[in-house]
Amino acid sequence: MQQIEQIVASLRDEGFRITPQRIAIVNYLLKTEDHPSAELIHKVIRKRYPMVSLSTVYKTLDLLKEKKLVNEMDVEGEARFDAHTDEHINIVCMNCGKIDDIDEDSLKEIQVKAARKSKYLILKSSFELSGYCSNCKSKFQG
Amino acid sequence: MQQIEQIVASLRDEGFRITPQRIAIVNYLLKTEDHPSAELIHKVIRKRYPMVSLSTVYKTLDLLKEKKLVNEMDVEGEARFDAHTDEHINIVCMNCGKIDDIDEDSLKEIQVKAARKSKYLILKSSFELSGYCSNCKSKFQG
DNA sequence: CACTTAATTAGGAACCATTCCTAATAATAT
DNA sequence: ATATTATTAGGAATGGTTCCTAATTAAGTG
Repeated sequence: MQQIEQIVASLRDEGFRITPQRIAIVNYLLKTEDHPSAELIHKVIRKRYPMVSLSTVYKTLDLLKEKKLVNEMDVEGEARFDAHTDEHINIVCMNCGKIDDIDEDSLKEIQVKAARKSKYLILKSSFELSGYCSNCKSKFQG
Repeated sequence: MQQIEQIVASLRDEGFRITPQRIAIVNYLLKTEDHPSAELIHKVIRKRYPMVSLSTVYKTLDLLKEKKLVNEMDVEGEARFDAHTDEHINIVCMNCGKIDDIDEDSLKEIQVKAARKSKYLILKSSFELSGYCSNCKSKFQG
């Protein structure tokens, strides 16, 4: 997990401006256990900074994605964001929408194997499972 | 790989009507090596059946997804469909858009491990890599 | 500190894949 | 052949995301 200071410093080093909007968004992403959508990020940030626009949230997320400081995943046509950028599995509850992270060492190996077999230069990976979480699954098993 | 006759029979058994639109869409998905979008499917089907509507394509795809006869994946906010429903890795070229399938036995194991760790009941999985294919990667390596 | 300038932002319009709606059509059972 | 009811065509509506532009402001300079 990166620290806010490191991220700010590296952005500044690359010539990006450090704005309160950017700091607020990065801070929220670093602290939350959720995998929030752009809209949720916007809603949360607005409580403290009511002037922040949704388009700024999207722009900031684009920047952070490009710098590999956040991952983007897709849940039912909506993008969700995660500052946990190590390779891991995202597991989504199809009932309550919760998303858990699962660390799994073998993902790296699989990626290497896939690169070899396919001859692709691999730049991004996404491992996603979905189903019902322990709380919800009882409702669907009688 | 399923045969069209099996699919038609199983749909009929479950009380679904067999329409030319459904046959055409299933046939195309079974034959193509591509991972077409709904719009591409629509375009292709229309060459032979000009009356088929895009909403019918979407509805048929929903049905096929529900029956686990096709998989859906997401590429840059657009759904792509694949009649290859065994567990496999999809690898997407970020330059030319090509998608290759890679078989990888260990995916099953990973899924079992993830289910155990997370206590989720897992119903769907998606393993996606992206980067540049062998044709395109030279352009991005100087 | 005041000034400059160019990146960033707010706000809203535009976009576009997908879903929704409804009257017309056609697959199937009788 | 007829009746029933699932399915379809076509287009409108939806909603997440992107785009556009004038206003703002971070950061460099003297």
